[in-house]
This record gives sequence, C-alpha cells and structure tokens, in this order.
Amino acid sequence: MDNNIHSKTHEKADKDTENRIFEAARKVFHTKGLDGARMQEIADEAGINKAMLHYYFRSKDKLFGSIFEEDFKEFFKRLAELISADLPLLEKIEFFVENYLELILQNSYIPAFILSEIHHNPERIKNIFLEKGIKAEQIFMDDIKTAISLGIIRPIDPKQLIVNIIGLCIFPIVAKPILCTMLSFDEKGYRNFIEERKKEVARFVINSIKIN
Amino acid sequence: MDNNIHSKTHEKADKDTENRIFEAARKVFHTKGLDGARMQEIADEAGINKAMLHYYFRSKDKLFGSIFEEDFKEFFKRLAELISADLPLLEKIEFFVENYLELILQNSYIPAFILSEIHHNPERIKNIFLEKGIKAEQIFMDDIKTAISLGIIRPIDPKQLIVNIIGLCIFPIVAKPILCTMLSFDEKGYRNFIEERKKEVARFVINSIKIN
DNA sequence: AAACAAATTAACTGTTTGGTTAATACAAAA
DNA sequence: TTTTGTATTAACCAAACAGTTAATTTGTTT
Repeated sequence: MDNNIHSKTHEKADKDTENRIFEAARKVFHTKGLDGARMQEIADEAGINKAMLHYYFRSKDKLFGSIFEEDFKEFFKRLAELISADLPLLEKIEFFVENYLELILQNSYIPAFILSEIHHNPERIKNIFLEKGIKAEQIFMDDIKTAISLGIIRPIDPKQLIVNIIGLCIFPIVAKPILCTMLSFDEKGYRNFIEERKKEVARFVINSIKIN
Repeated sequence: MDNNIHSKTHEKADKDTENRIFEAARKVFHTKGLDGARMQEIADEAGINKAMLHYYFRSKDKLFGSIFEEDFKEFFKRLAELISADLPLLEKIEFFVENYLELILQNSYIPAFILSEIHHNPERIKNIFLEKGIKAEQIFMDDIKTAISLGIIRPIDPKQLIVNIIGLCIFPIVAKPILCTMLSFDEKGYRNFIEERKKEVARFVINSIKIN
C-alpha cells in the first residue's frame, strides 16, 4: 500500500517548478516550523531563485498555509478512511492501529508539525473545514455504541475510547526523542518498539473493553 | 573593603528583575516558541528595558535554554515523584493518572512547548541530564515486572505499558484544539472531558492488564 | 557628601529577513 | 522572424531583529 501522504498530489514534483517549491517548502516547514523556516532556505532546497516563491505563492504565510492545509486535510482523510473500514468493531480496532501506526511512521514529521503549529496558532484550525472528518468519527462512535448495547464491549464513552486509541498511536511518534532518551532506545530499538506497538496497542485496547 | 560579603549591592532588586524577566520570557516562549518569540515582547511583558534581558541572560538562546532546562527538569521531576509513590501497582496507576493529569492541566502549555521545541531541535535534549529520571522509571518498570510474575497483571512489556499510560494522559492535552474541533467541545465540555479522564484512563489501563 | 559600583535606559548598529523590481531568458504564436 | 506573454534571475529595499553602547540613575560604602 502507498502510505506516503505526498505521493498522490505532487508526484511530478521534479518537473514542475511550483511543485518543486511546494515540496521544498514542505520539507523545511516540517522540520523548522513556520517561524523557524527561511524563504531563502526553501529556495535553495528547491534549487531556484527566491523570487519564484513569491511569484507562485505570494507570501510566506500563504505558502505555509497551503502546505499546512493540505497536510492537515490529507492526514485526517487517511484517518477517516481507516476509521470507516467495514469491519466488526474489535477487528476494526486491530486494522486501524496497525495501519494508522504505519501511516504515521511513514510520515513521521506530520503529527509533531501539526501539533506544534496549532499550539502556536490555534486559530489556524478554524480556517480548515473537513468534509468527511466529522462523518467518519460519527460512524465510529456509533459502532462503539452498538457494540456496547450488544454486550460486545463494556460501557465506555465513545469519545474517550477514540481519544485513547489515537493517543496510543500518535504519542510515541511525537515524543520519539524523549522516549529514546528515557528508555535508552537507539534508532533500531525505537523502530522495533513501534513495530511491536502495532499489535500491542490493539491488544491493550481490546483487553480493556472486550466482554468475554 | 570586604568585597566578598557586599559584592552584590543590589541583591534584592537583582533577583526581582531577573525573576520578572524569567517569568515574562517563560510566558512568551511557551506560547510563541523560541523562533516566534521576540526579545522586545519579553521586555514589554516584564515591563523593563530590552537591554536588561542581555544584561542578565546574555543572549536569546541562553535565556531560552535556561527556561527550557528548568521546565524540562521540573516536569520530569514531578513525573518521577508520582511514579515513585509507595503503592501497589494498580493503586499507583490510579494515583499517577489522577495526579499527572491534574499536573499537566495546571501547566497546560508545558507538554506542547517541550514537544514542539524538541521537534525543532532534538539535540537540545542531550544537553540536559536527569538525575532521578532514569532511576524512577526503572523502579516503575520493576514494579510492573513483579506484578506480572505475581500474576496480578498479564504479561506486557513494561516500556509499552509506561508509554501507554503517559500517552493517554498527555495526548488529549497536547491535541486540545484538534479535539475541541473534531469532537465539538467548548471550553467547558473539554474541561469536563479531561476531568472524566482522571478516572477513565486508570480504569481503561487496569481493565486491560489486571488478572481477576 | 563624596566616591563608587551596580542597575537601568534611550539610542544606536549591523545583520537578517520577507518581499519587490527591473531587466532578461524562453517558448509559442503570428 | 518578429511578437508576445510567461518564467526566471540578480540586485535591491525597507522593516524587523538580536545585540551593543554610552550615558544616567540608584543605592551603598566610606
């Protein structure tokens, strides 16, 4: 499966100047953030004159905004897709955790990028409307309610459960440098730790909610 | 002339100004981040001349560094204290979740601040050594191993369990603006959601690992 | 009160930054 | 080939910025 978020929308990056800029800007913004990024660095990364950034995107803010919006939407679109899989709840949780963790792992800068930028400017989230987002979460919450009423899982606030599942996936990715320090992981050890989480998180969640 | 004793003639004013700067800088850095913060804004916040920032802290980087280090150490010192409570494992988990969530709630900018800055400069973590940190986690991991061998909880990698517990606490705080948007929380609804987590997370974890 | 040292400020400096501009290269249409 | 509109560049600009300095205030010592 192609889990790289950027491959669809800008696959011909090499040929098109606008896309070269876009990808270069994405790379720089992801690591440095809006405030830490420099237009000159983006231009250098794209191998192009700095004036072209303004020619195509007018301002730093506009360039950042278009990247942030695409990343945000794409990231939650993928989440919505996984969450909408047509599976019984417990299998869906296994399916979701495995694929969501893999998605994050292959786009490891995205979660910290989004959280960091929203932390510095929470207003930005309001400028983005999500078509499918709300619908998909509602479906999942209904799944949970149904499973509760059928006696498949114990009673639990569906919102709490969703936040639990997503938090268990995202946190260890966002906190990677801290985990590596505190738990003495090298790159390989960390990778292995996350790999094991693909099964462990689902097991952890299902153990908690399943009624035998 | 007794230089030693009376060398700091304006000691009281010193400390006061220095602390005013420190707290003002903390406030600005927490919300804007290192790159987004402005020395002039910190000076204004402290109600003093900008030159004083350099008089007391030499540079923006030094000022930021001292704040980041103190916040980081303090935050993990608190975590270590909670994690070292002398309680049976399952009670310790309840105790930890309740108090850790309250701690984060009362310092709600800290987690996103730390994660964001480490994301932009992972090297910074290496400049901070934590005396108690490693020891406290080891104690908790030993607690877990013991509980497993005593048949109190099911077998689980202690590291996975620790990351689960901490992630379940921190994630909903760090992702607050996203949760409020996606789950339609207003300020009160969010507050209530977190308040319920103080019990729900412990229940969730214990349900998952406890052997009846 | 005089001398001294530390604290504080207004004004300044050199550099970096996002953004502009005017001139040019390029490619397709005429 | 000439024209025409777009793409691209080097050079430039004004604002913002971290950091400095020289002068002044403030408090302490003698």
